[in-house]
Amino acid sequence: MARREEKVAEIVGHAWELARSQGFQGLSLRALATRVGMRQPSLYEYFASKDALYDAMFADANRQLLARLEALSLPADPRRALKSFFGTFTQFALEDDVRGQLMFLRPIPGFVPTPESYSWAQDVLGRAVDLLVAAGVTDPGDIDCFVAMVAGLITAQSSNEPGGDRWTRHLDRMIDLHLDDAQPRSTT
Amino acid sequence: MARREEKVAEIVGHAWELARSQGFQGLSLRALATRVGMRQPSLYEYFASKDALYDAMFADANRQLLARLEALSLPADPRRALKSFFGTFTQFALEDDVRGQLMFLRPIPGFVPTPESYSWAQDVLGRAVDLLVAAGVTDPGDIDCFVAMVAGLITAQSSNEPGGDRWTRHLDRMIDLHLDDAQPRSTT
DNA sequence: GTCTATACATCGATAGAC
DNA sequence: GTCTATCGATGTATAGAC
Repeated sequence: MARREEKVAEIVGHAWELARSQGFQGLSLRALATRVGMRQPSLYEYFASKDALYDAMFADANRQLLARLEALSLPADPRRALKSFFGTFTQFALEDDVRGQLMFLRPIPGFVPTPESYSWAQDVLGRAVDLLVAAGVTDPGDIDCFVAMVAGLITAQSSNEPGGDRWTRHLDRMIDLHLDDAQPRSTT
Repeated sequence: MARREEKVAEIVGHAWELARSQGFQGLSLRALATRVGMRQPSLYEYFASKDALYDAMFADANRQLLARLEALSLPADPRRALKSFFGTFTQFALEDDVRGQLMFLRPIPGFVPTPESYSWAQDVLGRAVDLLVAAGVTDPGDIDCFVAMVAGLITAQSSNEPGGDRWTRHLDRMIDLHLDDAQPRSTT
């Protein structure tokens, strides 16, 4: 019976709406229950704790991102593929503030994703690493720097000028910069 | 009479200790008052609200950083000066988790520094920009990318491997990469 | 300037009837 | 599975005696 899963998905959807309008701070079980149309204790029928709700949201966000990335038809050229992949990644991270925060920062004190939920995030990272290797970035240090660079642009954009492109417009140029830098060392 | 300032500084010091051991979440006025040796309502003699306490901590952290940076005797060579400056900056940001979070992230929902406190942070950024310009990085976009790169390394290090150097060890190399990239365009 | 006492709100979570 | 009722804790902030 999928009735339960549907209800869980519905609750998570309302939780996102609430978090978007009030922040994670305003995401109380009472407010959530009211929005869903039930009483606060009834939520415990679907989530054993508030952290379990957060965990479901975290997994949901990462599944969304994975679906978005899998829907891409990547160019054969590794460099263009990387730009498409991380361009989509960046757009996804920035188009929804609270979702991006939950995925990439730690906006909720004390909450740590379960390994099950975190595996979705690792899946995304794995695809990124595959593309980087295909583009000639094989050194682990170079991969770390590349990922940190993208995260740096996203974080700066999100916290200083949400909705703008002051930082993200440099993404392709920064990708080229990192690829050119890593290339000589990998092709020996 | 500086009695009052001394007491304020003492309270802020205890607040840092408490935040370090319990996180910002555990920084309650009750716990802080207990640690200081007074009752919770007495704190209102020194801070009009809890946000005022946060603001004092924010200003304190930025003043600490500014003092650390001003104590540096920077090399004459702009490139070496940049590495010294941002190396110190990075070390400062990472040597105290909660302090770095308060300065560079938004760990406290709803708290926004007052303009007076924020001016200290702008002072730090101003010095960084001066050094970048002296090193030939004059394009605002290049400056944005450079700052985002440093922040990206710090954030990755802090959130994935606090205490280590998996990301920060690439700082000098990344600085060279960005400087070499910006140079041709600035010297025409 | 520090205290006691307390107001007042909000929260997550549980017990138990239905 | 949903409800009412409530527990127990925490939080900021204020009133007023001393």
